[in-house]
Amino acid sequence: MKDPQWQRTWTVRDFHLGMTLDSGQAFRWAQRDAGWVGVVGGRWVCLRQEGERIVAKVADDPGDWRWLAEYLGLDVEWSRVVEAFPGDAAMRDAVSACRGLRLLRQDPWECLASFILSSTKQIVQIRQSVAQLCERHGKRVPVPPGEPPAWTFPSAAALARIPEATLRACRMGFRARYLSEAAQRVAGGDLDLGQLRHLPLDEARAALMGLVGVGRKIADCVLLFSCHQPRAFPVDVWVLRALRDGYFDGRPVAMRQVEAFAAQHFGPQAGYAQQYLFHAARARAGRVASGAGTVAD
DNA sequence: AACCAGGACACAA
DNA sequence: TTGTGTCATGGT
Repeated sequence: MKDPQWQRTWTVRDFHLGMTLDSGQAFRWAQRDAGWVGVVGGRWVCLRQEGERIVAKVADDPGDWRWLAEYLGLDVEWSRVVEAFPGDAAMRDAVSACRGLRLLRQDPWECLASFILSSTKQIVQIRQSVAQLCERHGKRVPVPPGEPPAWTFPSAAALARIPEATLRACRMGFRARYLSEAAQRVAGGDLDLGQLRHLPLDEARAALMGLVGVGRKIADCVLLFSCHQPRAFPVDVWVLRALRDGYFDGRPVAMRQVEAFAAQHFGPQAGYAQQYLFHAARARAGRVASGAGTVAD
């Protein structure tokens, strides 16, 4: 039934697959009995965790699997990341609540487009909008027999050709213009997303913020989740609350003030720290489907 | 049924 | 520089 050639197992430590895939950094993973199903690098993938092992199945020749190891960040040592965190109480609480939470290394265009769609939307709704965009404008990818169909995330070139009104129909409202213009600038070579990882953080951030509809928060999401910028620190309402409660004694704080504090307090792994604070805050509020999978440690 | 969401922007003071 | 209204939509 299963071709072992198209299956691969890695041994991991401190890796919580379910929490990672469902933590609001990527929007295409669906949990099924067999595991988490998504599309990475144009391939259908099913991931599941069994203790200290992650098992991946694909529907087509996977080549050397490096594309998936890179996506999952399997080369990252969690203990090294956590060592770099400040030792304050809020940070310790977040780490113990989110053991095994990782950052993915996503495709920059998919990440940018997804977060353009994210503004003032709940994570559930972002997933729906992205799913519809892929279903209507992506390309079908091979899936194993009996599996529901799957699509690639539509390329910038593909989206640049689609009328704004057509995009708008994918539940994206006023964000359709932002997505359309970003697609045109990326497809036209005006903005080279692949180069952002080689620029200093502030320059890469400024380049992204040159896009209409991309401010500081969305820019930092893209930089952190897809451009290897570990100090990027996106501040949404959840992180704002977490910082206010954990570091400002619950007093209201301005966004500028929070950003300045974060830049000097959280160190070289600030982006990872941010993801822990974000997820812990959402978990406390009951916004996270807990119990998905187990932690390997 | 209000309320809110991994915001950004134009505009006012 | 900081504050407020607007955009659009559907889940909870």
